[in-house]
Amino acid sequence: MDDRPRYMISVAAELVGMHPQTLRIYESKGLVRPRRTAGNTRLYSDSDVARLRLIQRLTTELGLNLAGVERVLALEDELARMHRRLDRMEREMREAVERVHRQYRRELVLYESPRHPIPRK
Amino acid sequence: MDDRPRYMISVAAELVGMHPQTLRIYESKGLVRPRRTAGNTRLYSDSDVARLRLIQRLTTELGLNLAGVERVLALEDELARMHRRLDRMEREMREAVERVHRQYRRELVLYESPRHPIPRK
DNA sequence: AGCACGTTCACGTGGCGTGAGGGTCC
DNA sequence: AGGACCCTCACGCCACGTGAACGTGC
Repeated sequence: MDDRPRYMISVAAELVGMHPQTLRIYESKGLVRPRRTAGNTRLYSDSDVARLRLIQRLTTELGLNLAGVERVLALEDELARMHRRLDRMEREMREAVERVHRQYRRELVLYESPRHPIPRK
Repeated sequence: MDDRPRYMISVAAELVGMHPQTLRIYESKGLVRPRRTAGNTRLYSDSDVARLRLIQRLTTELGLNLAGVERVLALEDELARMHRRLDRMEREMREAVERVHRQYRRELVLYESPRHPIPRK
C-alpha cells in the first residue's frame, strides 16, 4: 500500500471529521506519529488516517479515554501478531508432517523387498 | 482453586482498598458479578477480588476509564484463549509428526530386506 | 435496637474536546 | 499580506469516585 505522507492537519482532520487540535493532542500522547515537512508541518499518511478512524471508533463509539485507547491498540497489535504466528505455525507443522512422509517414502523404495511389494495408492 | 462466595462488600472493599460504593458501580457496569445471599447481600469470591485488583491496576495505575477496562479485559481474555490454543496446536502437531514416524517404522519392519538392514540409531 | 447492607441522588475533580491568542512559514 | 501552520492557555462538559440520605435485613 502506498503510504506516503500526504495530508496536512486540516485535511486529515476533515477526512475523519475531527478537530485539528484533537489530532495534535493525539500526537502529543503518542497515539499517532505523522511525519513533518522541513517547515515542521504535520503530514498524515493513509495509515495514519486509518489509525485515526480506529481511535475515533474507540473514543466516540465505545467511550474509551486515551489511556484506554493506547492500551487497546497495543493489545490489538499483539493479538494480530499472535494470529499471524498461529497461521505460520499451522503451515510449518503441516509441512513438517509432509517432510516426514516424503523422507520415509524414499527409504521404503530403497529397502523394499521384491516379495513384499509396497502397495501404491 | 476454591472460589466460593465469601466476602461481603465491606470486606472485599477493604481487601482491595476501594470504596464499597465503587464496587457497586463496577457491578452496575458489569465488570464484576458477585453472588448474592438470599437477603440480597453481595458476596465476593477470591476470583472476584482478583478481578477487582486487575481493574484497580487498569484504572488507578494506567488511568483507563471503565469503558476501556471492559474492552481491555475482553481483549486479555481473548489473548489468553489464543495463547492456550497456540500451545495446544503446537502439541498436537508434534504428536502428528510422531504418529507418522511410528507408522512408517512399522512398515519398514514389514518390508525390510535382510540384505539391506535399516540402520537403527 | 443497632449495624451493615441495599438504592438513589448530589457534589467535586480530572480528562478531554473546543476555541482563542500569538508567533512562524510559505 | 494573507492564510494555514505551529504551540500554549482557558473554558465547559462529562465520567467517575465519594459521600449522604433513606429504607431493609439480620
